[in-house]
Amino acid sequence: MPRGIAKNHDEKRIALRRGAATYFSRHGYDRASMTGAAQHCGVSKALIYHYYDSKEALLFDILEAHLSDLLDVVEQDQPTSLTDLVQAFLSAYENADAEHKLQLDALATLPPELQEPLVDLQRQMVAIMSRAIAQKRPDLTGDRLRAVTMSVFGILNWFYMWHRPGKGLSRAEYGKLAAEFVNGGVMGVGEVTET
Amino acid sequence: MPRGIAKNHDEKRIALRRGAATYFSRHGYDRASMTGAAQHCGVSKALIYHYYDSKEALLFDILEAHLSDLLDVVEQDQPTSLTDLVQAFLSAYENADAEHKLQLDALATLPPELQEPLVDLQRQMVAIMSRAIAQKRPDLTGDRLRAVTMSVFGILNWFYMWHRPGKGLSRAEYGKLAAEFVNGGVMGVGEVTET
DNA sequence: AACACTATTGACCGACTGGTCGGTTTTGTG
DNA sequence: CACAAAACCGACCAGTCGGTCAATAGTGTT
Repeated sequence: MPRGIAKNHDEKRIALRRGAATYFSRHGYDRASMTGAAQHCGVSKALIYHYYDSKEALLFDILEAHLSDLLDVVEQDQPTSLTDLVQAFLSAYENADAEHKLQLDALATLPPELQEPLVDLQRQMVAIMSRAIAQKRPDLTGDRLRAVTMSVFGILNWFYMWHRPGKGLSRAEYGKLAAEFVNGGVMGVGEVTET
Repeated sequence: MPRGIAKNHDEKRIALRRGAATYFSRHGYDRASMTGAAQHCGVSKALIYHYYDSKEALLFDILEAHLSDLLDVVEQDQPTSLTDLVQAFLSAYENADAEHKLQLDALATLPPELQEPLVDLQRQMVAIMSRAIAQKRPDLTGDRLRAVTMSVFGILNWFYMWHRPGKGLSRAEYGKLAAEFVNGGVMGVGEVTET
């Protein structure tokens, strides 16, 4: 047996994955070319195809790694308060903005059989959030619980769209504010709240 | 002067615009081809280029029309309660899901000079929402007011991502729930909300 | 009826995309 | 050290995309 896989094979794969994620999210997955991604990573396009079978496979790997990490972080905290969970999500996004953005706007372009395992990871996170909400509001169930849960994710997922690092609130400050907003919102649902 | 522009020129343009919006949002703006959009509209690609200079110009027209409509609807209600405003936004999205989705994932692909007027329309809507929030919470200002405002838009903009017509809460039911959530959230910010 | 312009099309083009291939360089192993 | 496979690359390919164009059909005006 003359030569095995290089010991730094995994590190290089990860470097490629992260570089591509940054490039893809910056230009949008569809517009971003493999040639461009390769240049951004400082390698030839052919080399990317040495590590990945296709552009699709590369995207899948990026999203799978991201969602798994996210789920790990969030599962760690469990069971915990809604406040902590909201902040855990927001801080987990830190340093993963590119991957997160990609998840939101490119996951749907994958074929169903590749989407499925990723959507399943998402579902687990939704379930965790749902549970934390139901803990505060046991009367919320079914469609109403789901709607509230999704509203919370709306807040979290929208963050990266308008937040500019270094401008406005810091991440930690926003985390606190978002947690307060979510707590208030969850408690407000179903009550008569007139101005 | 032998012949003017057809009297139904505008209607046809609008039909093309709406058809293309549906097609673009269904397949994603970048992936969607002009050939495909033309087929979806039942015309030739060349005809679209008779009405529009470019794919970009078509996208711009779609977004401009949508955002203008939205702003009109929302300005009409002004000045009004936060509750009414949230519901006004949600009902304004009705029948404009395609355009709305397109706004969220394709606006950024336009060149800056075309983005600018659209972003300006968005800014006006953000300002209206901000004002309604500040009315309930005059102590909220600056970055914190902005963060709360964006959180509210997060809820509204995320709606189309998870809501499936005919499944779960109806639009009106969700409108009520979202308004309650927003009211609770806005009032909750800055308070000590411990579990 | 003759005209001038609009509405509409199929065929076509250059640019660029994801992906492949033949080849060179590098490196772990016997 | 020899050598086989991995790591890496420049050049290339087939297909698709946005966009153009020459030509035809249709229609309001004189």
